[in-house]
Amino acid sequence: MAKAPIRDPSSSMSDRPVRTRIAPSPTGMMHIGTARTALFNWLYARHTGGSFLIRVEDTDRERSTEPAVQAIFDGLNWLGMEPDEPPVFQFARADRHREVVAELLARGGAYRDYMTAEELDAERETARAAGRVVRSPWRDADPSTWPERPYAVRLKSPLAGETIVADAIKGDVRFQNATLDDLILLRTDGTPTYNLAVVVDDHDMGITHVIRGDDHLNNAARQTIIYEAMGWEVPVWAHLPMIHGPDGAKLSKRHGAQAVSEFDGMGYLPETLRNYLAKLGWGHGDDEIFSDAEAIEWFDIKDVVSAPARLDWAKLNHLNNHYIRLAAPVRLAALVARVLASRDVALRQGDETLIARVIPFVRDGAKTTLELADAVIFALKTRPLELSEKTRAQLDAEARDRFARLRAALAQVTDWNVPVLETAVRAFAEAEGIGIGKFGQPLRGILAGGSPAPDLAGTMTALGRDESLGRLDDALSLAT
RNA sequence: GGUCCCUUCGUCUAUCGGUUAGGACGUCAGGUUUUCAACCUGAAAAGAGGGGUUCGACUCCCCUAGGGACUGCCA
Repeated sequence: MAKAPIRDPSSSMSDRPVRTRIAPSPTGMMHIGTARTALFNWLYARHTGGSFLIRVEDTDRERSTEPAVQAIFDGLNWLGMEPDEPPVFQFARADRHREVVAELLARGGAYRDYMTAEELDAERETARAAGRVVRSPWRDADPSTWPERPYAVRLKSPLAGETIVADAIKGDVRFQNATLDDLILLRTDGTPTYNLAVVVDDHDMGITHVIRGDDHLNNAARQTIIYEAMGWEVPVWAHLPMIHGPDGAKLSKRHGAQAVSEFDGMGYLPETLRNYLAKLGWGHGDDEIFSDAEAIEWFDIKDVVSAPARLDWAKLNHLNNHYIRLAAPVRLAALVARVLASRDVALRQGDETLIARVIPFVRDGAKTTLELADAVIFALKTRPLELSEKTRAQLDAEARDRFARLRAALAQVTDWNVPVLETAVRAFAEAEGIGIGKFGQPLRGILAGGSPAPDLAGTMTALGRDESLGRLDDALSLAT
C-alpha cells in the first residue's frame, strides 16, 4: 500500500557508465528466479549502453560445486545473455576481502569479537527475548586489550540514527540503526563472509546498479554501512520481488520446474522465457509480446513492479506457441530431433530435413517442442504404415473403390501444394456427392497411420506427392 | 518475538485524484471444422477490510488482516 517516493536512480551514479551484474552462488541448478534477475540486469545494461557482468559467489566451499558453476554458464548461454567481461570468482578474491577488513579494523569501523559459539547462542536467546538485536560485549573493548586467540571480525554499525536504502523499485526504505546487528565480516577461521564480499566485489567491479532479489533488501542496509565505513560510493539499489509458484508459495520442485535447464527440457524456447520473464514484474503498457530490441529500448528499473509474481504455465505455453510459430523450421527441426533422440526414436539420414519441411504444417498447435515432436511423427513413419483397427474397419469395398478413384484424381495433381490439394479434395467430394466428413477420417488414417496430423491438404503436402500416393496404394493393396 | 517488503479480474498487469477500472493468458458460450490444436466472435470476471484527507479516491495518510523475506561465523 504505502508507496514511498522513488528516488531518481541517476542521482550520483549517473556520470559513471552503468555496470550491472548477476551474482549467483553455484550450489545447485540455475533457478528461474536467478534467470529473471539476470534478465533485468542484462536489459538495463543494454538499455543504458552499459556492461552486464557475472560474479560467481563460491565462498561457501561446502556447497559450491563445479557442475553448478557450469549450469550457470550454460543457463545464461541458453538464454542468450552473455556477460561482457570474464566471470569473477569470489573465493579467489579472499585476500582482497581480508585486506578491506584490515583497513576497517584500522579505522575503527570493525572490531574483533571473541565470543564463543555458546556465548553467542546465549546472547541470541536473551536478545530475542528482550526484543533487541544481538550485541557482542567486545564491541567497545579497547583494541589494546584484544587477546591473542581466535576471533571473528564484526562491523561496528552505528547504534543510533537511521540508514536509508534508496531503492529504485521500493522507494526509500528506512532502517533504525538500533535494529541492525553487527555483521560478521571475517569468520573465526579467517574466511570472509558473503555480506562483506559482495560489497568489496561490487565496489571493485565498479558496479553502479545492484539489481537483485528482494530477499536481500534487509542486507542492503547493513551493506550500506560497510560502504560508508569505507568511504565508498553506494550503488543504486533495485530489489526485485520474487517469483512464486502458481499457488503463491515460494517456487519449489512441486510447481513443476525451477531450473532453467528444466524449461529447456520441457520444450520452451529461450526467447519465450525472455519475453515471459520480462513480463513477470515489469511491463510496457499493454504490450504482451515484444522483441529483445523492444524490451531493451523500453526497459527501465523504475517500471519494475514491487509485488511478487506467480508463475503461470498457461501463459507461458501461449507465448511459447507464439515463438514456435515464428522460429525458423531448421532450428526447430534440430530441437525436435533432440527430443526424438531422447525418446530413443531412431532418425534416418535426411529425417531432420524432412522434419523441417513438415514443421510449417504442424507448428500452429504446438505449445512446446515436445508437442512439436509428437506432431511430426506421422511423417517419419515408413511404408507400409500400420493402420489402426478403426481405419481398417472403415475400408470396406465401397470405401476402397472410392479411395481408388481419389487416388486417380490425386495422381492428376501436378502442383502438389495446399491450395491445389484442398481444391482437389473438395472437388472430389463434390463429384462423389458426399461430404468430406464421409471419407476424411479414414483418409487421415491411411495417410498418418493413427498419429496426429494436420488437415488433409497439409498432411499430403507435408508428405509429398510420392509418399502420399504410396501410402494410399499401400492401403488399397491391403488384403481384406 | 523483532525488522523490512507486498496486497486491482483465477493469473500477469494498465491506471500515476475525476475512466462504463483497460489489455493479455485462462475460463465459459457461439462460429469454423476432415482428428487435436490453431483461428474468429462474444461473455463472465478485480481495487483485502476499516478509518481518514479531499468537491472527488484504486490512486495520498493511518490502522487491521493476509502473504513474503530477513533475523546464520549460508549465500
